[in-house]
Amino acid sequence: MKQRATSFDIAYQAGVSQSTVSRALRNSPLVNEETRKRVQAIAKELNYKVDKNASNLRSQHTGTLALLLFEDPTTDDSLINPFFLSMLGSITRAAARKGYDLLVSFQQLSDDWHADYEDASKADGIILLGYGDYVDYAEKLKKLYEQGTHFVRYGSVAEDQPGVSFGCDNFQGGYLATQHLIALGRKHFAFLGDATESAPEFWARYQGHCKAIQEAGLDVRSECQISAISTEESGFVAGKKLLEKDIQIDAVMGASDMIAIGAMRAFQENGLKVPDDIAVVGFDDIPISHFTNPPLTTIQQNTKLAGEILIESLVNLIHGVEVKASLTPAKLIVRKSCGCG
Amino acid sequence: MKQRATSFDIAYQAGVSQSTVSRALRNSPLVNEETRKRVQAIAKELNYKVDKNASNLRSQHTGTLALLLFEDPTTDDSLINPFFLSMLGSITRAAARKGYDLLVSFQQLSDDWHADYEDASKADGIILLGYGDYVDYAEKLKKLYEQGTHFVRYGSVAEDQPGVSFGCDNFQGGYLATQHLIALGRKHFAFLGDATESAPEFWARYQGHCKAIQEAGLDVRSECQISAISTEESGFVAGKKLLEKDIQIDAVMGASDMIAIGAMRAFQENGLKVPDDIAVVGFDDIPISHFTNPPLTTIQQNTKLAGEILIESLVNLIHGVEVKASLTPAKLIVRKSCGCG
DNA sequence: CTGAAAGCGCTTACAG
DNA sequence: CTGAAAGCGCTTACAG
Repeated sequence: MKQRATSFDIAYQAGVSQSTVSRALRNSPLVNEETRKRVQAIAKELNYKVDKNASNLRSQHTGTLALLLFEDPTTDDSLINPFFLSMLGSITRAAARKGYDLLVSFQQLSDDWHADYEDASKADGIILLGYGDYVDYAEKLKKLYEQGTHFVRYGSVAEDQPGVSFGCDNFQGGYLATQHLIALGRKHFAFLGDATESAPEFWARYQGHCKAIQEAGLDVRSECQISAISTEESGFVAGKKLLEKDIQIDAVMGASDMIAIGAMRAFQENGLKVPDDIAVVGFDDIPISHFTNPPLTTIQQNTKLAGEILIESLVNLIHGVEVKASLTPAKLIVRKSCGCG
Repeated sequence: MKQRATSFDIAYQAGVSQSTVSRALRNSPLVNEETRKRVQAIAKELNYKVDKNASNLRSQHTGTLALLLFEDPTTDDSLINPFFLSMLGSITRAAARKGYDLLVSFQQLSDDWHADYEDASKADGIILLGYGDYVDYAEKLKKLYEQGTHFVRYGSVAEDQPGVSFGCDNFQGGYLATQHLIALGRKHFAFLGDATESAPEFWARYQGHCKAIQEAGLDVRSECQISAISTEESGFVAGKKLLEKDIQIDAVMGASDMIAIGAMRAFQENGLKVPDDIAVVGFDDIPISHFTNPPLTTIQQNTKLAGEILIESLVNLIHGVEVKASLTPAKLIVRKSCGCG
């Protein structure tokens, strides 16, 4: 392997000082047009690339952003929540467009991640992605915030959270989905998914769900909310539990697509027809929901927009620009699982 | 934001030299047990983290690996090939286990990526991931290799490729899938997917497919191989084209799951029943294939194993250990789209 | 517009 | 086992 060229090599060849090389390479207006061209030509010829470690060390910033992806502790080793994967894609793209590199790391909620990334000066800022808002998590957020770490997160958006949060309008999503069911004549609802403060996104979806039911003059039956985390298996189990209760149900909202898909399997295994006997809506619009049987009507989170907002806000934060939390709109995607399309 | 502590701060508090601090923190055997404990305690208290830029600059390695994900140029902006996403997950995990960070970057084949990552000393090595093996790509590989860059790639494994490649045993996969169709009594085959040298993975799958047909004493009909890239839409179009040919077909192999899924849609739209009228197999075992209607029988690429091998090999390469190309086995996953399961 | 010099925060010979 | 010193390759005041 050939030795890499340094700015001194270029300086020598160009007959200028190393400082001038450094300036020329970064298109400093201070440097003579002609000198700059000459220097850049030589740099290209020598296949020179600035040493990021050196430049970062000196200038005290890194040009990279860290994405910390928290996984639900119960998630099996091989399967990452498909929704995160799609966020990951859009975040990576948005970061690239802004000229930042992206360091990706999967974290277990239990890890002592504690600002490791920015502290280790590996990143200028951090993006936090992950369901839930466990007590533990909130505490760490606070610590991050107090340390002055630049970070944004995607998930639930609440008043009292430290730092800047973005998320889908979960309440609106739950409301829209349920309104859709109501418009199709459904009357007896169930909601599958945790509706507690440790799962604030699901909770907001549930609130929207309840509001739509109440507005329609129908009853919210608390026994029809059954806990589940965002996996197919958990949705399946919740679906079974619902059936065991033996109460009248003609429409089910899953707190996520994975839950809805699992529930559909439970219903179909029990001989129920979706949507004829029971309508099902999901939430997320993961790619799989196109292909389920029947295709799943769901609420889309605009991951592309979210990725862009996240990156843009984080970059602003890094540059000292103030940034406010915001919600991206939820959009109903009508397919077949509710009986209309 | 508080100023970060440096090794000098620790040295001062511990009453030792900065060199000793550096050694103690890295668990050097040279340093006294007691001194080490004291230094580490102080470091912890000060919430000290080594500055990676400084340590990397000095020691000339980075502790990070770069994953360059090449996208099919035709792929729409919002949808990343689900198979890559799953590789990404497993690679990230494997890298973390080895103590490396992962820098992720999506590349267009047209970009001048040209070793930017290692050259910019952002990474100790590079993982290349992406379908296809375009002429352009091969040339860049060669350049990387000549520069002494450490890299591994996942995809097709061929003799004449520069660098070390890993991949699924695509030939075996095509063979197994087709054997399965034959065992179920199918006799009239088609293959959907590019079978050219610019898509060597698909090509190998096609070869395996043909071999199984020939071994069964059946005919390979060249008009039954129809080009498609790995998207649902392309598979749909290829499926339509196949039907237009109006030749007898009772079994179709898609070169990838996305192609197979698109083809199923084409068949079903034309009133054909899958698997009764026409059996369909895919390749990849992406999560979606569980949920299609009918669920897709397919060939699984072991992404978890592949991610581990990729990382392990790259780390070995970085440490000067020789590494050989290898194939991970293909595994038939029987679901319903072939009429048995 | 350019150059000489300092220094970012570490690691690692070198000397003891 | 420990310390003083050099130096990784840049960027950036400072001086001209």
